[in-house]
Amino acid sequence: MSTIKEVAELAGVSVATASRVLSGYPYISAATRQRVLDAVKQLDYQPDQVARSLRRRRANLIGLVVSTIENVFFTEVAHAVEQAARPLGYNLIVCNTDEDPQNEAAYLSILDRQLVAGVILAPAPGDARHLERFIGEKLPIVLINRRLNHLPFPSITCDDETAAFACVSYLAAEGKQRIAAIKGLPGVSTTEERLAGYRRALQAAGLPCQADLEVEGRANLEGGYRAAYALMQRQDRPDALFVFNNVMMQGVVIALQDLGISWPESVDVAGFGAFAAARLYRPPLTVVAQPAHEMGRRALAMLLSCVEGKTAGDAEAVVLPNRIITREEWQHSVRCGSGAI
Amino acid sequence: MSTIKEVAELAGVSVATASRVLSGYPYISAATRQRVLDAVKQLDYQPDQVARSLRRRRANLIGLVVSTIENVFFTEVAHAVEQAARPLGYNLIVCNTDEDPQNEAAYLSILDRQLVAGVILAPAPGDARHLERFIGEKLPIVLINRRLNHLPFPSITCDDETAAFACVSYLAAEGKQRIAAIKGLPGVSTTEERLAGYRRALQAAGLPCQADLEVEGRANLEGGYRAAYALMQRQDRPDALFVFNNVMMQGVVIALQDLGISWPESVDVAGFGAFAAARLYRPPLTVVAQPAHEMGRRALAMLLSCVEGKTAGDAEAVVLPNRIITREEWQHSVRCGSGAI
DNA sequence: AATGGTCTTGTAATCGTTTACGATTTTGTT
DNA sequence: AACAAAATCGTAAACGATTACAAGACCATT
Repeated sequence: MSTIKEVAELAGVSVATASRVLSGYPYISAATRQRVLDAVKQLDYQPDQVARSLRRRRANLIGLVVSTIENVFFTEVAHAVEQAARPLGYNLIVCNTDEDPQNEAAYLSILDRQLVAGVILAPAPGDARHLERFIGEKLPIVLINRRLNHLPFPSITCDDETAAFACVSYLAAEGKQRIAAIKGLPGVSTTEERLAGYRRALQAAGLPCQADLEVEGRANLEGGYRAAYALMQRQDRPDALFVFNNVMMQGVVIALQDLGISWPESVDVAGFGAFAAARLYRPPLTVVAQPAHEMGRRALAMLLSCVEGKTAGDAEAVVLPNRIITREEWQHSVRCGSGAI
Repeated sequence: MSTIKEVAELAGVSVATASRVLSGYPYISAATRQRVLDAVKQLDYQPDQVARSLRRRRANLIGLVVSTIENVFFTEVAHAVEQAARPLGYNLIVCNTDEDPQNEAAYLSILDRQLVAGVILAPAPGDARHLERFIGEKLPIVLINRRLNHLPFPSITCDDETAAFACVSYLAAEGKQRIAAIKGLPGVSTTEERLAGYRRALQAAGLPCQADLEVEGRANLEGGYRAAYALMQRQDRPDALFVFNNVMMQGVVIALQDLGISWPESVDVAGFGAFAAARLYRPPLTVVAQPAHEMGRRALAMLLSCVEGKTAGDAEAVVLPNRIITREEWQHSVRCGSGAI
């Protein structure tokens, strides 16, 4: 691994001049520039990113802090961010908080010290005070998927209220009367919005909001499984389930399969789900598929505009529409055969 | 963000002494040590990792280069590596090559320049010559999931030959006669081993190996879908499918659902699959679940022993057993209810 | 006292890069 | 020809940490 000093020696110039050629400084004679570039090629020189970071006080790294790395939604976000970042010369550090604000605080301070250019953050629930020190600071943060109510970070989210309204309205239009909600983690904006959409849809359909039909599931496979299992064992069991989260959705479906309960007749299910997994549900279910790739791309673009200081820092909040695939649309795609994938 | 210089000034010592206190150098008087530690606490000093990396020529970073970030197998590996690395003070950079050796070469050289302590690599298929320059070099590399035949890197893989043999033997024991193979990417060790196990099982069962029953699927959902769809449209269609990859497995199941073909009667399916998704298949299927978490942990341990120079570099190749869950075991777990998750 | 060893601490070089500052040369204008 | 402005390039100081080397203090042994 050769250094800029060797390049400078080979080209017969000072390291300063060599550095200037590489960084596109204009006042360099054509002959000098050529000699430096030749030396670079001959030595296969590539700048040391660590030394550059030390001097510039900034690295070509983007941090992506997710709350659950095994959730396919965040994997898709990571993929999208990485694909968009690579051609721009940025690399990605993915960190996983497991929904724990303490891990989140630790990771952010590590990333800050590691001098990443910026962070895309899916915040953990609960106490977010540790984020206050980053407001308006040199480390830009863009929130993804979840918003934080009182902290003015830019954010990319989805219109989950509308999507939840549409899902629950679909269930109501099917004649379902007792539509239960299997809620996500309390204390995060997505859960609150989905809950608001659920309640608004019930009201619009003239159905009562019943507290006993709202249950909280831990946002993992087992949480969805247990919540659905318990709900369906009740005497006065619901005739529809609205599920807040793609991982829980799988658990719910497995629970119904285990219980031998068929849908949509005995009970219908709708909710947030991962597109690929939703293809497996038979009969199909109405699901909300979040535009993970687009969210990732938009978050990166927003972050880089902060990094390059183009924005006035007015904490833009972008809200994207969700994609809703109803059972009927799934069935149509099945009829079309292999083109559906 | 305070520096060691400020700590030294506040404590009334030189930066060298302050640094020595922090790095556990023994010959420091108790009084001096205490003053430095007090200053550290008072200023909330945390060392600058970039400067430390520059000087030490090594960072507290591990690179994980995966071939498909959206494959849940690699997500689980990433989770395991990260969980194991965090308490040891290492962080993880995840990069995604999309099965392209050129991307792989680019990322490795970036990581090398970024001064990661080591890399865990799931190599892309095809030309691996760009890896030769890392053999025995200062950047340790541990392979995961796939081996490279002629390059002596340490590796963590699974006994896929045995697992494939077991799966196909299961299908044969059910009386299936025309067992097709939906193969993975050519040119990777996993595909070759799974193919060898498939063929050995056919021979052991007294069945012929037929070239027209071995088809190649691109290792994604659509690849599995198309391969199964095409196979099942043949006049002389197979009565069983052995699938090489968890993502293709989902595509296969979706294709059978779309075609209205029931299993295990009309056709039975077995193969490599993700544990969580496999819970959704009804009726259940016999699947091989790779021990992704253990593989990640072992790979990290192996990598760190290289980093810390404890191993003589004799390129250990660890082969772990796979976990095979037969249809009967799934059905038993269903009978046990919610305990199954 | 003189010698030698062990503690304790500071000075300064170093990692590879960027960049402020200044010196020198070239070009343009009157 | 004189002068200003622009172009070109080198010197050296950063960035924040680690560490080789050396020097002084302290102690024990002769």
